[in-house]
Amino acid sequence: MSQSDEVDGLVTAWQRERPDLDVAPMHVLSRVTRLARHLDIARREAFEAHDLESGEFDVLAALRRAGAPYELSPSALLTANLVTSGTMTNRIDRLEEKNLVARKPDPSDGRGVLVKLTTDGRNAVDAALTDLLERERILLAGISKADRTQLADVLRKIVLPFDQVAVTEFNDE
Amino acid sequence: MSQSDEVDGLVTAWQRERPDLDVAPMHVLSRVTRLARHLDIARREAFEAHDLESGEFDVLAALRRAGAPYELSPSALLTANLVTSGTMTNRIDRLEEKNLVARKPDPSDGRGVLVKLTTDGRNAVDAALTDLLERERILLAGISKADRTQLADVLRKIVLPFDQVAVTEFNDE
DNA sequence: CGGGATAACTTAGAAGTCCAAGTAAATAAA
DNA sequence: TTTATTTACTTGGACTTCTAAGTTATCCCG
Repeated sequence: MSQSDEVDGLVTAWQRERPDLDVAPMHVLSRVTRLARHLDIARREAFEAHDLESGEFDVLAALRRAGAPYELSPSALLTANLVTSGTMTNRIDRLEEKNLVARKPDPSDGRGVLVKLTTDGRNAVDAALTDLLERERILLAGISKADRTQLADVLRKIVLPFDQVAVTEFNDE
Repeated sequence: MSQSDEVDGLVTAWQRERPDLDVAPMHVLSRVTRLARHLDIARREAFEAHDLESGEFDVLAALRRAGAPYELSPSALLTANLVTSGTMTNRIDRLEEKNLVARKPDPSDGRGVLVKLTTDGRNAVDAALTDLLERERILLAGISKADRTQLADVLRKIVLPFDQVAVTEFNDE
């Protein structure tokens, strides 16, 4: 028999207090929320050594993933990161302050800006990602390959509708 | 063959840019983070109708789960909610302002305070929970019973070490 | 039974995010 | 061509959280 966690206790308490409700979804979704919180802490810890905030890493990572020449517009960055434009301006400001990215005018659009990873920025994001993956590996250490695959597959099924909404909206624009 | 989601694209991009790294953990953990974000939005939407912030709901929910007489100390609330003491003071202030909870001195400890759910508070949290569960049910609608159980079981395995650390620390105090 | 360590909050200040409004450039329409 | 609309980003103000320090009250030990 497997051990019970805090969510089991939570569900039990709700069942006692609200026997009229079906609280079964909590077994999945409360655990997702809790795991996400722990993961968030692990991310912060991994990035701290590189003097990066979580949000700053996300920006650098999007640029790094884009491949050479590591340039994206603020608009592209904010849709990739699911934050507002004001937030993205602030993040780029901070990263520019640290010399991890540089702004330059978009040659093809006078309103636009291109954000480019500096050499320092690329080194920082590469090092931070290595650390992050190391911690993520530890988090999943006790889980079998089969379980991981199954987990990823079911999570994909749950998340897919959201991604498709996003794509649809994008195509409609 | 199942459709691919945004995380599949993310992993592919990383593999192309960093072929030296094993980015497999992302298949699980990036999806957890993304699902948690969508879930967070669903929570906000569900609570909006009841004029509650997410954090405020969490406080009311902890009191409600505790059962009659729906009283807990701020300390108990902050460990249940994983927030700092300053944050809890603010949340209780706001909830008191809305007449959803009331502070009273702890008769058994002159330093302490007890936070008690008012009738309004109990009604609010009960209604908000009903709405939240409805939305959570929709999120999981496409997932079979077997998959949900499997998902909950694997997530429990991942989260359990964290809970046990917490319990251990608690017992050591 | 004092006095130092602890514990339970509260307060103050800094940081990050969001929403909404503002500026500037490009596009479309008349 | 000139005026209106849309797009791209920045700015300003409100809000929530956290960290750190402050205030009482309790506990523990000599």
